[in-house]
Amino acid sequence: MKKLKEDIPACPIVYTMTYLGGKWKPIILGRLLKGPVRFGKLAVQIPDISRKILTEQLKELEEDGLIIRHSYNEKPPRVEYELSEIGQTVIPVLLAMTELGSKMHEAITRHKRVATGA
Amino acid sequence: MKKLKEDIPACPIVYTMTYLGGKWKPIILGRLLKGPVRFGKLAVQIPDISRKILTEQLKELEEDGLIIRHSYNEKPPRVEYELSEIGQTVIPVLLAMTELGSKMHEAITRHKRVATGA
DNA sequence: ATTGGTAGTGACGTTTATGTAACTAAAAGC
DNA sequence: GCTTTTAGTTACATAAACGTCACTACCAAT
Repeated sequence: MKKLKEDIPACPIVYTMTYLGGKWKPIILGRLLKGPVRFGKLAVQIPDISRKILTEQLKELEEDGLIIRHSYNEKPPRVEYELSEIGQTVIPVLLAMTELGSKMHEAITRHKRVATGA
Repeated sequence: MKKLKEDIPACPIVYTMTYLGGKWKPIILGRLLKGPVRFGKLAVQIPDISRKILTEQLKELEEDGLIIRHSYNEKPPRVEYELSEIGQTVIPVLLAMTELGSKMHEAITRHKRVATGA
């Protein structure tokens, strides 16, 4: 999502969205909740993301200071990503979103049944 | 954001994003936290959204069952939007995002100062 | 008859986000 | 010296999201 960044906008929610917006960032961060993960492992755990996009998103998250990239000078290369201290502050949002996801799935399924008369 | 909808995906977070994704939905919902608001008032309170996009986003939120549209049969027209019961379940996410927005703004400002050596 | 106010819609164009396919480097194992 | 492995990059193409501008309908007041 395009950045507004420097100014905190009218609504801090929009500001948050500039960091978490997009299809993949929340799920990537979700994978890092339990500690450092290698690039290749992320790619496997999130099968529908292309490696190119994964690289890009990780780079943005790193530039935004939410994650830390550890590159070990080995061959073949080994690179690990982990939540930074700032990145830890997204955890409550991720948890709330997780909770919401489940509730919505249940509620909206019901809503649809009603709406369609099924 | 494009929908995955029917199946709850590997990560409920992604599922949540299909409902809250995009630049405007969270801020629109944020405006409805305190009760029903008219279309025109939303447009004024969120000055940077075009009325067309506002209409579209409201329609999607309504289709997703998150908000309710009340159209009073008056001339000139009066239309009000409010959070549905399902919509209320986003409140914790909005609050967590609000909190995060403030924390991030402060933290990332500091991060940037460090990163640029200023 | 013209203007003002409300909540839109439709055609069209731009920007942002995401995707695919082909390619690189450098060491290790055969 | 050919292949495998990892973490990428580059060029290119498509899809999704967002935007502008012009327009509608209806009634009331001027």
